[in-house]
Amino acid sequence: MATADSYDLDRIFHALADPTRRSILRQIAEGEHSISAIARPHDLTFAAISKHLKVLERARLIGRRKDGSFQMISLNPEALKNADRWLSYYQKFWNLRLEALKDLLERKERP
Amino acid sequence: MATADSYDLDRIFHALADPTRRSILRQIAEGEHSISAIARPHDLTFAAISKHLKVLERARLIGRRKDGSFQMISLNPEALKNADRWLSYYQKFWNLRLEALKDLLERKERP
DNA sequence: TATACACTCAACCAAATGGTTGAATGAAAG
DNA sequence: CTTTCATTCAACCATTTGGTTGAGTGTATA
Repeated sequence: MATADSYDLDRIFHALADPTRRSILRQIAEGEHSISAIARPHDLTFAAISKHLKVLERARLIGRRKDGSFQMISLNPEALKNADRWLSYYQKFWNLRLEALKDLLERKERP
Repeated sequence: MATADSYDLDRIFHALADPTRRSILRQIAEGEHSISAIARPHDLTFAAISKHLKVLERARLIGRRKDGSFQMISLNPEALKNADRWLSYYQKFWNLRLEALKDLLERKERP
């Protein structure tokens, strides 16, 4: 399984840093959507949505499939896994923090 | 425990989308560093590092403490936990994918 | 007290981002 | 074959980003 290089992470995290794009991901997590179906709930022009999809595609977060005059967009969770893998390095830190906090609270209750 | 709103996630993911900033986070994960210590291994001006730190601070990924003429920067892993919490929604998707792949491979081996 | 050190601020710059409009392309339906 | 629907492209625009330089502000130290 190939690990993401720094440039991949740049594109993945950049793609996730926009609320419209995160909203699109939630939408297609439920299943394939055409581009017009994706655009419908968003108050943006078609062209704007098209650009957002390109950003998501560049980060390999989505895939496309042609179906007649439609394009069906689907989630590609592999790329998200790369973001998760990067974050996992830091999990120990927030876990330590929480444990330290827990200790502190317990010490307060029975000193 | 307060959950991150959309605007928080914008700032967190944006902060993570830059290799210099991710490198700074790795550095201070090992312990507090002064700003000059952070700057040393990076081939950038002091002012540039100062700006990156401001981006990380805005995302609440780091904290500052004054120590004489130094400023000590430390990791604040809570914010990262918010990114992780957002991603966790998608974990089921990549897990499903991997299981489907595993199934496929196993079926190949013993058809 | 003068001088070095550790930064921050302001001004500037080029490139990228996120949006728009309007024209262009390509498939499907009348 | 014309029209309509689904989408992209090109041009444009304002704002943000990531960097620079050079001056300014504290805090130590000789």
